[in-house]
Amino acid sequence: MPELPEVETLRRQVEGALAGTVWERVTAVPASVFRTPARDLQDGLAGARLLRVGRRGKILLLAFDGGQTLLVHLGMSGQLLLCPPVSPPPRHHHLTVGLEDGRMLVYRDPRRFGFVRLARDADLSDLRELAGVGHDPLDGSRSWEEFASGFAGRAGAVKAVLLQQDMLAGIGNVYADEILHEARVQPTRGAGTLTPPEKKNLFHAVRDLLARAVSLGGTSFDEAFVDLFGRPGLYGMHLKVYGRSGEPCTRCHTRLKEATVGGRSSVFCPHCQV
DNA sequence: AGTAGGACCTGGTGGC
DNA sequence: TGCCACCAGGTCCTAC
Repeated sequence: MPELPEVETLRRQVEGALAGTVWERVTAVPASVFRTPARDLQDGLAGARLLRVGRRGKILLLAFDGGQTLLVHLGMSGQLLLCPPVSPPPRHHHLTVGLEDGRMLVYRDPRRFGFVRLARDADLSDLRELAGVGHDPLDGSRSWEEFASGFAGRAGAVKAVLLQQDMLAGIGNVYADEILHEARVQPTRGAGTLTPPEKKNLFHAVRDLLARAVSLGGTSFDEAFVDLFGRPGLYGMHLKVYGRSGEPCTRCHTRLKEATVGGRSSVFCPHCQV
């Protein structure tokens, strides 16, 4: 569930709150989320200083001195939490980091769809986790024509294409539905059938909607996401279709429908999305 | 080649 | 009240 806006919210917070801090007392509870053995995580991170925090799609990149980078993917239930000193670690914690000032950084992921990997900077370009990450929608250097060319030859539903991380990185099920509603395109439409004006609308909807969601700290649905300080994102109250099947469309008041597209539940307006 | 669908995992929910 | 089947999601893997 954490998608680009939620991960970007965390990136800014982690960098703002923790850049320059030394990670002491690193404890890794062995779990399937670790793609680096727990012992190697502990040995590699203990005493390291966090320099900066980047993002590729939904993956956080925590760069440390000593030439190492920690990759963190939140899957659908992952959280990074900054806890006060001497508080007990929350349930389902996998990685806990004692900081210099006594606070504790916790990575937890109840459903374990996320992953954590520690890599040498020199090896980053070879990692399979990063190989399939495409263009970042918030990077303004791309024209709508370049965006549109990515749809050429794609035979699947337009929503399935939006979810493919190798083309456009960071969009998940929630924002895909919201973007398609804003662009007035049905999720089941074949990607190759979109007209140039529709692709232009979609391009702007992707950028505008994700930027708005970032500015509100992302979306917290069923409390699946909270930020570094345990607070929910505020974009949830602006959702137009996700989680609203059967309710009236905010634009034309037609009852919203639900369908399965690309194996994912999808909500859309059968009237004003064509 | 490109697409579709299942597996992974577990908390929450709805039905009996 | 208690139990169980089922659903949600992102990504990887396998099957067409």
